[in-house]
Amino acid sequence: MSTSAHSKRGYHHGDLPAALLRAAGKFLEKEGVEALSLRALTRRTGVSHAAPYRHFRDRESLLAALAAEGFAMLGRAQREAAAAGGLRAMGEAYVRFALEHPQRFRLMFGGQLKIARHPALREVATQTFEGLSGALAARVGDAPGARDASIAAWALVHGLSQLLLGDRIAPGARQGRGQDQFIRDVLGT
Amino acid sequence: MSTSAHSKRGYHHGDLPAALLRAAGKFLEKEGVEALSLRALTRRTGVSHAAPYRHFRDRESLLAALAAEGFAMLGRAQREAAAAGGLRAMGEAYVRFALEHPQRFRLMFGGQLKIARHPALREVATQTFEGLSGALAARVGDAPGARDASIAAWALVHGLSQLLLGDRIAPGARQGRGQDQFIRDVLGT
DNA sequence: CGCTCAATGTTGACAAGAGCAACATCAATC
DNA sequence: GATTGATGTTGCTCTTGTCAACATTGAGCG
Repeated sequence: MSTSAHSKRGYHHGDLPAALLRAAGKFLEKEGVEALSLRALTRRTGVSHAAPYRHFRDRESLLAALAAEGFAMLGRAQREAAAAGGLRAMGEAYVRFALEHPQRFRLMFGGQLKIARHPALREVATQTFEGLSGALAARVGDAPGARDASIAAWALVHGLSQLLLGDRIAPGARQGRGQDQFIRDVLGT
Repeated sequence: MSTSAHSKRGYHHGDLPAALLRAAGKFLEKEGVEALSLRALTRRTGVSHAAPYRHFRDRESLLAALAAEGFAMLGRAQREAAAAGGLRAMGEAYVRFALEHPQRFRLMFGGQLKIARHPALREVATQTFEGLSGALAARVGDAPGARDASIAAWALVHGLSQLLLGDRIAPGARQGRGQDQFIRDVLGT
């Protein structure tokens, strides 16, 4: 399947960076960050073990690119939710993103990436967050304390995502509700 | 410095597990989980590279023990705060713990540890959380929705910790307040 | 059309770490 | 005092990240 470049590849690959990122994305969600090795990716991409170094400074840079993709996705999800359903929908979309891409989310917020070392990543992340806080400000106003409330809202949503991902919430707490309904109820408090 | 066992150590160490955990704790906070290698610990402990395997099944088990210590610490901090200042104080203590032991916190909640594989860890963690939700329930009552509110409160506190650790909060948001005051204000909303 | 060169891949190293197995040492017990 | 189970050690193997030297190729220039 997939792009023309795949079948009749000779010495040169055609678009290794994209292929690596695609493979890495799949591997990431299946096995987790710590299991993701560059060499595993080269095997799956049919390329030699040192090839990635032509496109990524080192393993961490590949991870940074992966995280950047993640922020882009999250940003898009947030914009769509904002357009469609307002604040509440944005919160739910945030949590949904985390649950749909647990390992990606972990990579983005887990803290193993030293953001300072990856300007491109810092860029996308900042942009996403500005969009987010912009949307919040537009709906919350500029009263003193509004800023704090925005941060609290974000923290709530983010924390709920983390706890759900980590299976830290006792099964009993859901009290029979579906996951979606549960999330709505908790965020609604 | 240090215990009697240190100076005149012969073939046997005296208390390797404890020594390893101590070294690991220091190393963890200084260099982060991913940089923590068993071999580095053996060097600092003056013991051969395979010695840890007499006491920990593998690297992950050592990390699990480290995390377990963390949950015990957090639990203690929570109990003290509960006794001294109530709900508000507990929240602040939680965030303070995260900021004082960033790497430990990351290890505890970062999700790289498969908790199912480490019963002892699961035990302490569960115990800590039960204490936590017990204290919450005692102060919030049993009204319908109270349970959700507890979870929301926990999520808020946890999320704020994460965001602060990840440097995700724009410097401007603090608006000149000290860190402590800022945390109080955000949790107060 | 044929050459040249920069980009992209490859091969073959090295060092570091996880983990295993075979062997060494010690301390407590009979 | 001999035995033995717990604790350490030595010496591998396998995997991985990373580097350096070399190979191949397509694009642009003459």
